[in-house]
Amino acid sequence: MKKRILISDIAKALGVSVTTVSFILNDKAKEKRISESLTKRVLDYVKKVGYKPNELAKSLRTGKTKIIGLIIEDISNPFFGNIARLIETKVYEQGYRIIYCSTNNDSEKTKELIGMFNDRQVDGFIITPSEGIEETISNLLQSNVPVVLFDRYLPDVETDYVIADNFQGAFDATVHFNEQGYKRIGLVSLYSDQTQMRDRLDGYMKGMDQFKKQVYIKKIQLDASEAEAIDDLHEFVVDNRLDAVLFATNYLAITGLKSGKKHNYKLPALIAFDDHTVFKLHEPAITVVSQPIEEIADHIINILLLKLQGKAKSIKHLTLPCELKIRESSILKQ
Amino acid sequence: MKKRILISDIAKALGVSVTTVSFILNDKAKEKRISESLTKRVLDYVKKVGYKPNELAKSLRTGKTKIIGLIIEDISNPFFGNIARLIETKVYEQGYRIIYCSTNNDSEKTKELIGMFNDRQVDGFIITPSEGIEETISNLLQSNVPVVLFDRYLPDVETDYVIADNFQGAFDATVHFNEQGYKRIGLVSLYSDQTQMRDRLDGYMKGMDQFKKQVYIKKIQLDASEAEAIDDLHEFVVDNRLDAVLFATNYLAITGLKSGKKHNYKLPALIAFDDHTVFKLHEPAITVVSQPIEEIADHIINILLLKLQGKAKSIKHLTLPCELKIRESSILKQ
DNA sequence: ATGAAAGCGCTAACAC
DNA sequence: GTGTTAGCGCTTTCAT
Repeated sequence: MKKRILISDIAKALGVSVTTVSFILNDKAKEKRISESLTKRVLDYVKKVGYKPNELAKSLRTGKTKIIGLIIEDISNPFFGNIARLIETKVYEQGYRIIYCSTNNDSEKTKELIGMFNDRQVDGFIITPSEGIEETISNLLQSNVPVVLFDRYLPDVETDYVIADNFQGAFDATVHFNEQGYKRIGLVSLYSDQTQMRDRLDGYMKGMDQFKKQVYIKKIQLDASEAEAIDDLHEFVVDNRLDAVLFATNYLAITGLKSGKKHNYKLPALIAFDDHTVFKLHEPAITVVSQPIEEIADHIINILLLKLQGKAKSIKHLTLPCELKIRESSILKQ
Repeated sequence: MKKRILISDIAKALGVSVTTVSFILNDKAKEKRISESLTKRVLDYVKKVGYKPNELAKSLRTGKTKIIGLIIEDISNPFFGNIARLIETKVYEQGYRIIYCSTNNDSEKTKELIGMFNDRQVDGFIITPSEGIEETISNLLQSNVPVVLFDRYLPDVETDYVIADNFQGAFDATVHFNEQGYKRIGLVSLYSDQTQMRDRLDGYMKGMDQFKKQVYIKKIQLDASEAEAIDDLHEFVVDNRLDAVLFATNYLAITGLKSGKKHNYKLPALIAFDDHTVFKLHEPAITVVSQPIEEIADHIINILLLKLQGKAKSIKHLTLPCELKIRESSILKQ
């Protein structure tokens, strides 16, 4: 059981005061005009004995933890996983650390997680908001805690957010289907009023309207079992004799693929929102509406860091363009 | 800017001392024989004003953070992601929280993360050790910090671990290939001395020896680019005219599938270690050696909780059986 | 049964 | 330039 070395131990050993050591350790040696020789002596000693400050005590004193709470829908979804990874590395360079948790889009769990992170005094939040947490977020903002939302936003809460242009993404996909000559084009989405879902729906509608086509829309319950969803999708495609389907999320599309496999029917042309390994490997490879993950992560961090430094002048609403990555699944075979 | 309410505010408002409030809040009312009426009065008031203790101060005082550090190879790999999720929920019920980070099997990063978590005073660690961190782990153990390793272990460090029976898993897969009548069965693994890789290799060897078959082994560099690996695998399969391949990890198998797609050659029969959505959806569906994820998570937590409570009597080495989930990719077509 | 006060390890205002 | 010390919010010993 190695005993942890304290700042007072260092002060004692070197015959100086804790203040001096503290100043030196916090890069205030210059500012406080502490002699270079002493500075060096302290730093050398610190390195030699491997002193590590107690971050808890530091945080308690300064009120800053240098930790950012990342609250996302589902860490095992590669879309979120990748953004989390990017955020983690970028923020690391700035001396911040990330703690993250998945909400599974459950608003109770989200509220609880926000509360828990707040208890742990995180310096700021990055959140994919689930529905019904407007008040929780407002409280955060009132307490002056920096918050950046992403992937979706809360129309009734005035806060910064970074999202993809979901409307345009869905619109482009729908137009692409139409241009390929598909006749009966459906959309699979969720029973959810979240903005990203609403915008994707709107984009699809607009695209269909433009070609004066009838829309076919299937919404899945957020809490439906996968087995149910698989059967529902089969029915949706077959009953409506669809020749093309746009899926509003990557996991819906995966469910669609499973449905094809289970019920052994010929899948229509497909486009999915958000890329996934499965889509690249699938035979045929699946066309996707891909969000600019790296840019999203960059913007989230930039905004948050500004807020953490108190330098944010105004509230930022960023909408970044999506890219339609055309692969085999949406090309009409003659 | 809502002001945070403190324990002293409560004491003042109710005309009692902070000690009393603290006792009540920490479920010591009975023990300290505080009157039921007062207890109730305090609890009601606490609820009314929504008091939340400052966890930092608490931790500083008690030396316990109720946080467990989970350090795993790659959070975006569903095998690890799922275990993380299970551990998170199970530990949550016990009042512990998890903070996690990915090492990407980089030993420097692992060491740094362990150090960082230690600075933040996590109460215990759950780690998939990368190579070369024996000393770091030993230091942890010397400082009496509870540590449980999983997925692999460090032969030179005497600590608890929970792993799958990798030898048996690989052996069963190899036997299955042989029984199906495959002639030229290869193994794709990594240049890594980690125990799980070594055991899978041994299991394959043993299985091949039993049938007196020649082994074909391809090892990929840990840091090889995916593009290189794709080409290497193509070469390996084609040059050796393999009709069956066992992949030592799920991502190696995915690379194998990509290789088939890129080079457009007929894939041999396949078995992968650790399941993945891709494998279920693939045409043909891919046979896997599946680890008992839930049991692994359970055992990790049980051991860790015992250690956290100081009740661990002895060091536990647990090896749980793998299951061969036979799907289409390993069935010999006549 | 309840309260006063020390102290966890650190930072920083203030004193010299 | 450097040291003394209060205090961040909490738990817990000791006293009453």
